[in-house]
Amino acid sequence: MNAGVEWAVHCCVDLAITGQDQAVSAARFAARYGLPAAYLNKQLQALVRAGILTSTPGPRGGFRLARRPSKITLLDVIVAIEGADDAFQCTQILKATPGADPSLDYQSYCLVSKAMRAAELVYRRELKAQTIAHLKAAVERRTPNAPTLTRRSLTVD
Amino acid sequence: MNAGVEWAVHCCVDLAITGQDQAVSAARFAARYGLPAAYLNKQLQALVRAGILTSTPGPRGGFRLARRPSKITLLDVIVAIEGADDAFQCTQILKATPGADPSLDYQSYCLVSKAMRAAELVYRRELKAQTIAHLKAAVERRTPNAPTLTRRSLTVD
DNA sequence: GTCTGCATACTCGGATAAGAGCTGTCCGAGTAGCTTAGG
DNA sequence: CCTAAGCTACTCGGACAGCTCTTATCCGAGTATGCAGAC
Repeated sequence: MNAGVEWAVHCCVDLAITGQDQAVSAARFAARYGLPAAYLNKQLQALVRAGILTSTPGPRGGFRLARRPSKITLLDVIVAIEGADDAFQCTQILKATPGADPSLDYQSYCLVSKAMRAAELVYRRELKAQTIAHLKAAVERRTPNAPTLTRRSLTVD
Repeated sequence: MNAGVEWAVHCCVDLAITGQDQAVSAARFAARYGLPAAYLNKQLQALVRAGILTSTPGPRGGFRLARRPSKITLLDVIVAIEGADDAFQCTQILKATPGADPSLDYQSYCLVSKAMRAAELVYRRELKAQTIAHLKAAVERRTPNAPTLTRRSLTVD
């Protein structure tokens, strides 16, 4: 899995904490986490294309959440970075076997593919149940002063 | 995910069907599925190293299951091909943030990492519950003549 | 007929290239805010 | 003092290389089989 997923999730949680008043630039995030700014910017662009963030150019520009944190799931972020394709790709190798029906869609018929998809389904269900709002709340509960530190390192005033 | 995973699972199911009397060579599997023989052989080697298959060189040689099909899970096969590492790799970027505790293990402390691991856990649990024996039984139940066709294309007599 | 030695063909196994995708970098288009000159 | 034009600096956004990993291929070591010859 891309390293960008980890970065993107952390940035989303941070944006949920800093709020909508100010935008946070990729450079500021990069400084906070010690990451390559241009590459991080590339990852955040993917989130903009996916409709998770909005971007503002120019001074005092940067990124904001495009919708409420409770409406952004971990799966949304992963799909935005990695694409919507399943990890397991059924190439329908059964089609080449003797006695196979060429007109059959083995992507849904093959029992191996079915088992793999079942596993990915529960995986995605778990990720879909976890939102940025949940993560933010869990952080606030466990480390009460973390939001203050986050705002201090990402916002200007 | 590697394409070899799909190949390997199918080969294991086939070996469960053909039984332990005969070994099946990589070339025979490759012919059955229309795959590059040498590369498929490489994947099956990984299964041998993982203790899932045993290999026999020479004429009438090939691969056999190293243990009963009910003792081989889908997760075993995937780990053998892809490695045991989790898909999501926590790089502990929180360690670079102001106010972080350098002595803390953020791989287990970070809530983002925790959520991702929780999702992978249910994924692996699902794959661990599915064995080669289950797949073989499901195939026999749904397509009763499939085992005969499989034996005909993989065994010599 | 039976046994033994040998040549043969077949198998896995590891070492060696080609390609794709992730990672990282650089520069241009556009905008907000500050500066400065004029009224 | 107030206004407005221009300039500067900062932002995203997309285009351009480097590198790792997957994919693919080739050749060598080793073994069971079948054959030929001797007993």
